[in-house]
Amino acid sequence: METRELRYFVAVAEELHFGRAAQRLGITQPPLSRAIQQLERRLGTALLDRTSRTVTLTGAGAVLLAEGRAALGAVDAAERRTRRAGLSPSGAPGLVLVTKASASRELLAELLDAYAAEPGAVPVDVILCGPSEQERHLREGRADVALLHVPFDSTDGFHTEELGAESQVVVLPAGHPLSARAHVRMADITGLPGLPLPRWPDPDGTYPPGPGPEVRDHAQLLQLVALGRACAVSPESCRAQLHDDLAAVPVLDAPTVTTVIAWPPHSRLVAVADLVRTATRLRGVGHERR
Amino acid sequence: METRELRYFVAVAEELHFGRAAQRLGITQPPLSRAIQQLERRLGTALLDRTSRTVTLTGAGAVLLAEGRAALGAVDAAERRTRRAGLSPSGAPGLVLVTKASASRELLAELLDAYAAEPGAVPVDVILCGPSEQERHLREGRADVALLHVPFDSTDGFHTEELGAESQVVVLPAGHPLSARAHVRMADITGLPGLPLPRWPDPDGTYPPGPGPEVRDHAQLLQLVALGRACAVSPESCRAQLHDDLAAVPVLDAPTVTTVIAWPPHSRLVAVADLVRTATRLRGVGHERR
DNA sequence: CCGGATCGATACCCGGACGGTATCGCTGTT
DNA sequence: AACAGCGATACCGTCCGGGTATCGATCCGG
Repeated sequence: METRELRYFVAVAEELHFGRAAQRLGITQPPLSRAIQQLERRLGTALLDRTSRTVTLTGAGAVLLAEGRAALGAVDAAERRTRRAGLSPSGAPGLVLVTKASASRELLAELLDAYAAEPGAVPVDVILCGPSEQERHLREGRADVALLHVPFDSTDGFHTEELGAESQVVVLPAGHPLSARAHVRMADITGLPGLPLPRWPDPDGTYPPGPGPEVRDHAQLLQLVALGRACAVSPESCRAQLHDDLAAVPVLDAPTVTTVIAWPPHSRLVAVADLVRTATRLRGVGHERR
Repeated sequence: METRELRYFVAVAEELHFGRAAQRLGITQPPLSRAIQQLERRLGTALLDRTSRTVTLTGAGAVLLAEGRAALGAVDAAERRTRRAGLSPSGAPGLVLVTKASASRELLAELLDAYAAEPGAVPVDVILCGPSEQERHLREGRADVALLHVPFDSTDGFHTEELGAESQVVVLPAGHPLSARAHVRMADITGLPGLPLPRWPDPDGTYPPGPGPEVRDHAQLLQLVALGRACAVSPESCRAQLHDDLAAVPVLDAPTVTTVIAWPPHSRLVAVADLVRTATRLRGVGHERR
């Protein structure tokens, strides 16, 4: 199976419309129809049910859509990582680390400093992005290593090392009645009148239905809390980023957030191994301090 | 990047010889040379250093070899899983489960029975293979789910659920002096005169150097032990498979072996989810019994 | 030091695959 | 019933991938 065929199929499967898919692919509709037919013939199975009005996925088509997306991601990753490796002729390509914009600045700075002091350290570029984009960056080869936050992020398909755990706090407008409390429970803050929990985008960029404002990043979220339009449950390290118009109260029964360092399983880059080793050493130190 | 180019490159990178690679690919050498040149031009980086006598990988080439193998595996997996999904027009393709031939027969039988009793269960084919082949089966789409044994098998890149843990025993010829002991330690059995630990193949099929006979599967291993040519450290469940010409003695400080059920992260098959749910339910029951 | 062997690169040719235009046939709509 | 929307089919040109022949460089035996 060629990646071209896969790209074509994924486009049609996502659009469920040959014309639009062809437009998206920058070709015309007839070759696209033929390519899909040929793919079906070679796989020996129907992928799409098409009447002259509608196109729907068959069971096999749904499988190929899921698997094909993953496969295309892997091919793109191979290409990107190879390009990046080729840029530095020294054979020591710089690392790209991706993490949330809202992540603990302290941990990251500590890690980067410690790694930079290692013998054989290479330059590290940092990408900051919204939640649920890190995985994609890692999977598609735009990044070599990520700091993820379990259980918010999924570590599916990556190697991980746990770096630290922290409990969570609820972030409230400074004057809110609950802000005087020493601690609260989840039941105290779900369904607070006028202060719903926000909705985060799904990996595909759409928002689940429900009450609460849509947010893309942590800064937006804090803005909304300050405006009295939402409340937020966040790892306690976010306290460092709060102004005095916001208050944070520990939530006793919120799930513990674990920061992990994650990297793709095929990575043979020594720099990744070095960075992970540095991170796990820091973890030991950090634990003693806490 | 097209899969054809990737296959070509991987072949050359593995053979480090254009002629042999071309032969393996079923084409002649000139188009292969051109294809690699074109790939290098498009990626903007050299992948191979070639004199007219030798071919070696560049740094970027090594990256592309590792990443490209993974990507090709993902494409093959997509194709195989789609084919399999298409075979059963009911939309309920049978599951393929892969495990070691030496795995606990009891656990597997229990799992298959329990799953078969579920509503909506589909037929399950079982593949038994040697160690370190399961991963490949799962990664390349020949199987949907696997029973792996940590730390022998790697769970890199898969979803897993822990199913049970067991300690290990050393398997010895029945008459051996140590076989009378109630338990031993690793130090007692490494370097036993005439009874070395065997060597298992690496994932690429080659054997690490060192003393000890080469073995491919558990049956071979037990045969060698019975012949007095080796000893073996195995999970205690293997006792069920021992004849009276073999003795098993608990090893106090051998690593605990954990049986996990593993499946690829993109799997959206309900049957996989059902099977995993059945397995974790069984685990609960099993724990109570132990 | 020379001639042959080995191996990758180049030159050139051919066939097929891929993409484009025009058109058909079916279906749901007004 | 006429029309519009959509996928399939027919047909054609072009470019790309593969084949054969050959070159140029390097290593090796005598």
